[in-house]
Amino acid sequence: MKYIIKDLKIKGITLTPQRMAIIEFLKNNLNHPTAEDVYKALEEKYPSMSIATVYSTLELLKANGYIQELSIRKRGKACFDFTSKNHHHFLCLKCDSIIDIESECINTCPIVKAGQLEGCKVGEIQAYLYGVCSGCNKKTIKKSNKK
Amino acid sequence: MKYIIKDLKIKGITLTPQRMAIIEFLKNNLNHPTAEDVYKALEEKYPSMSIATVYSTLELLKANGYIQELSIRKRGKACFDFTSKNHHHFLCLKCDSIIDIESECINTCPIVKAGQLEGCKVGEIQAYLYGVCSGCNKKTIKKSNKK
DNA sequence: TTTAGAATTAAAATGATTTCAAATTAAGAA
DNA sequence: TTCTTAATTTGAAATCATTTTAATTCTAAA
Ligand SMILES: [Mn+2]
Ligand SMILES: [Mn+2]
Ligand SMILES: [Zn+2]
Ligand SMILES: [Zn+2]
Repeated sequence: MKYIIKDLKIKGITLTPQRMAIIEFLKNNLNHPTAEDVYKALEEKYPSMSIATVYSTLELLKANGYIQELSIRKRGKACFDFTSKNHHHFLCLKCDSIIDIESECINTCPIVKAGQLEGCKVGEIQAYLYGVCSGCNKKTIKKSNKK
Repeated sequence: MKYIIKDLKIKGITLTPQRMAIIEFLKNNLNHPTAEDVYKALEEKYPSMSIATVYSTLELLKANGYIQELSIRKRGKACFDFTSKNHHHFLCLKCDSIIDIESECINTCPIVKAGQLEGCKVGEIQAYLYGVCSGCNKKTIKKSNKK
């Protein structure tokens, strides 16, 4: 899984400094960054980097199966997940944080696998849960106590 | 469920002709229309209707729990589902059609319900599957046979 | 070292959605 | 009814994320 660099070379994909930096950042930031997050994190170290490069590199990594793109935010920005393990996501509607959920329930769902979708090829599966995280819940309780 | 009109009146929400038309359209079009779909469908009958009204009405209906907004298209438009039954969705990446999947697997998933997400309040759940629908698969087979 | 193709850049363009201020309409009071 | 006020609608402009463009720079292979 960390052989992505070697892997990309084998595939004949040019490893530019920008691409290396973006991959390195994604490796160390598994908290579902947006394209803008990546751009801002790298702009001091690589002041000339363009947001267009970030988008095109994310697209490249996605197309080659190294990252997943999540559309969990209903209208906001897309975010990215540098991980191979299959998991779900929870979005806190108060603080906008995303929490990983490890679960196989979708992949093993008998109805999805069998009954419906005959003749369909299912590739990617994303499950998004929405609500209020424990941290935000605690804050709400504190506030209501004060009143 | 069809008492939405009465329901909205009770809530004190004004029932304008535009809102009535949009609700009526959504009722009869359960194929996950986008805001633009709604707008285009109504523009001959209501030539003065603005797309801003469509968006604001969809927002109103969503906020009051009558419709669901889906972000299944990774970058494209949002689409809407006038239904109360909990179900999943499949998006064909070739023809852009959306198929309903009836399944309870997410809601009953023990890991989601128990293990993780302690202290979190989970409201909405959306599961999105991506792939190629049976119709598009057949077309692909035909093409490869011709060669 | 040369060179051709690929990648990067900054800026402009795009597309979906939201905001805005002015005009219209709904609904309750008189 | 008519008046009044607040809510809604409208069309246009603004916003925001993402993509495209064309010029420049870089990469890698000869
Ligand atoms: Mn994740
Ligand atoms: Mn549906
Ligand atoms: Zn939170
Ligand atoms: Zn299809």
